[in-house]
Amino acid sequence: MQALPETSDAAMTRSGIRLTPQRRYVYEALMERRDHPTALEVFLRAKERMPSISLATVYNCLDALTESGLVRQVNCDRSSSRYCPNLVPHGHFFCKGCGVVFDVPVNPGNQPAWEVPSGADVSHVEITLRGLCPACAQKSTHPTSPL
Amino acid sequence: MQALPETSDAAMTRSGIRLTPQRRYVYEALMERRDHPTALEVFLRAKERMPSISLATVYNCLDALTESGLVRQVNCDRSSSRYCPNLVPHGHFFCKGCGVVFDVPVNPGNQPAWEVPSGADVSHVEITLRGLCPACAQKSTHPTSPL
DNA sequence: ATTTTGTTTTAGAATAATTCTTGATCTCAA
DNA sequence: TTGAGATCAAGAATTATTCTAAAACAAAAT
Repeated sequence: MQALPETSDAAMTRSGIRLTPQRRYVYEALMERRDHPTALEVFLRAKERMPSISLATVYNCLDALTESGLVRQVNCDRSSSRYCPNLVPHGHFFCKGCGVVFDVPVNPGNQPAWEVPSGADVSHVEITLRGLCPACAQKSTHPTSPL
Repeated sequence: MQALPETSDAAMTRSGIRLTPQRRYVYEALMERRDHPTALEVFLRAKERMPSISLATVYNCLDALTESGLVRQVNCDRSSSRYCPNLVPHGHFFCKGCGVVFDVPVNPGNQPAWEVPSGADVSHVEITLRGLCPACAQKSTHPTSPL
């Protein structure tokens, strides 16, 4: 009987990285709202709880969390990296209109097949969709009604 | 009867962007070796034919070509963007060992592989693989033999 | 308990890639 | 030919990120 949501402490302890207050706040900033904040946004959130934390430390912590596998770094084109604590395999959708990012479940069985040269060792697959989110798509098909 | 490879001029004219010598050299730098050069590498190649060209112009040209759809910009994590003139839909493989990038043919499956919220308008899908290319994979499984 | 050793944090400097600015040049159409 | 707008070059500026060095901290070994 242990399906209770894991605490950030437990997650970090399990992952093997040293538990520090800074890392805890950074991780919680990511877990509290499961959107896809940039390092700067994480910094601002962590600062609310620990005003002395520095941006460099947030970058350090995010790196440590990413390395240890507790967090995924998500990139789209060359805009700031975003961070995602959802560890279930999934893709990401980036809205060109409002910039929102959301997780996209992938059906493992239905994936398109890709052919890598024999001998290549694929360790990571990333699926990135771009387009308009429902809200922005609607706006663009309903231009200002010419009354 | 026109399956002959299209000239860069023809491609640009068709795409609707204005044909300038700089754009021509940039495009040819991409077509002559179909690897995945960075803007800097394109700059160096274009410079061989037009020593006066500037890096800023190469960036401008690559943007224009990308916008007009003649070229694709390809990103991996936060390393320099790379450019790819292969317009057939495909994914990209990035080798963590030697940094080589190559195209990966993708056979679209017949089942939807991902689920976007209804109303979202997906305009672009990108598939990125990371791992070790055959050469690097072999090196890493054959560590220095302890004689 | 104290020293040692290694890790983490911080602030600020440094870097790298890219974008922006400005004035000059070019191109096309009237 | 003469504008109007697009493009170019050079260098400055911006942005995100990484690096550096010193201080603080933590765990292990004495």
